[in-house]
Amino acid sequence: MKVRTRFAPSPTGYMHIGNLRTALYAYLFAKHEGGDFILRIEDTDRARYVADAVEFIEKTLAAAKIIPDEGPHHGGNFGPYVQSERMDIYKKYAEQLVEMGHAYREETENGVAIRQKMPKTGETTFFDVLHGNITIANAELEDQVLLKSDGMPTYNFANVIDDHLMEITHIIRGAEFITSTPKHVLLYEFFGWELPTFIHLAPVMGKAEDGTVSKLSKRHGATSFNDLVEMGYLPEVITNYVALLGWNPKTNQEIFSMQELIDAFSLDGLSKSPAVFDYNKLDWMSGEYFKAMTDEEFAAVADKFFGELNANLAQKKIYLASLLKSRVTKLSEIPAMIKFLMEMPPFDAELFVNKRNKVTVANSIEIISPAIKILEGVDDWTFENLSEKISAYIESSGMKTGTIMWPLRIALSGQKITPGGVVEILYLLGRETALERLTRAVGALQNLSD
RNA sequence: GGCGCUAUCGUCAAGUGGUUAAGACACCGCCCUUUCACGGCGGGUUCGUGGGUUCAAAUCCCGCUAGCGUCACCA
Repeated sequence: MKVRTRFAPSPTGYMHIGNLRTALYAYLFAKHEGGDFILRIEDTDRARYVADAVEFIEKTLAAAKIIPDEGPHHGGNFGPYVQSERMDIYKKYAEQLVEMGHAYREETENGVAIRQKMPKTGETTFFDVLHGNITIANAELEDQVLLKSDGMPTYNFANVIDDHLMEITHIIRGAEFITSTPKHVLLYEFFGWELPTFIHLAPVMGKAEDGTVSKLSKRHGATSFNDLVEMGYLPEVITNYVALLGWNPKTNQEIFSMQELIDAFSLDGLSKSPAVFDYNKLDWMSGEYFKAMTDEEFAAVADKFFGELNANLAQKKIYLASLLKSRVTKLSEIPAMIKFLMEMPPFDAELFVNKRNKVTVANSIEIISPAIKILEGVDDWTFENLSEKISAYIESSGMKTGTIMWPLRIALSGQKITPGGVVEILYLLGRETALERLTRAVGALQNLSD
């Protein structure tokens, strides 16, 4: 039988990382098995409906490269794929249950609801791939509502009807559904339907500043796929990282393309215990992706984080990208990293003083001044020429490289840390700006010592 | 509270009766170095707890504890 899995979100306009992971695993499993992945919208709660949420979900899945074979806008022979468009189907089955004596009508002030009649004794057992057999006493089960008084089905009813009708073979969903699964199983039994295979995933947790761990939520920072994209993590990094949060390939490989994930995915690599979302590891992985990119590729994804570049920098984008790509863990760090190129930070004499490199305010002047003379002689402002002149200067000065470079970097950038060394910054700034900054620094230092 | 699920370094985790208990991130130290980064080397009382079973337990069983989930006309 062909494997068919589904992702069945409610249209809330928000794609939580945990939901994304559930969708990913359902997709990976289906694709690994050569099966189908179905997107179904569970919009039976009219109070929670969010406009355009379906499009939002579809866009998010597309960005994550999780591509449904069937869905509201993906075609398929088992539609409609939106539950609010299937009301007559649920009504039919609910009434069938009433006739069979497994459900009953209930009059309320808002109308008529239909409730499932639970056995009072005995227990219900179902098999879960991760957890094995799970048994719950029927006495724990309430007579749950199947059809609400507004005619809409509840989740517990609709998902059973749809999973059966859509021929879903493997139900991959969050562990929060474990205790309601016996109700579903009873429904399958009432109808005489074959049971699908259940796989209940452990939740994704977040760690708060006080060290406590709880289900990933807003207080842990970004919690949705889209938040992370906005922070400058590549969609493929997010899926790669999330795939490994609760699943392991049994090898030491950590960087996976979507195709590699599909090839490697297996249910027995899934963890039963909750996993804590770790930004450190995400950052590391993100950096690995950037380092693996060409300068051009990095420049393309980084482009919108460059902001308004002046004419000089705009033509050096690729070069700038080459310096940045090995130092960035998420693209949103870029503006702060390159700001000094556009605008010199306020003068701070303290920065010139560096014990390790034996640099003081006084010798800074003596180091920078000759450099200005030398650089003024460079007409063809290329990286090679600049590198050659600076090297020659260091050699003739008899001083250590660090001693020369330190004050130059501070004078050029106003900061201790820069993307790239002095020569790189010299080149990026361009002749005019570089000389102007050096000259101005010497002036400021002299004022200080006078 | 009842019921259910879970429990290996700070985090992700391998491990399925006999291992020096992998690997990765993070952290710390050292080296390299033109800062940062990169790279290299090294480091850390890790199997929640108490009982069993066994020649032998991180691995199997039971209790306890803790965390999480669930008890809706939400999904």
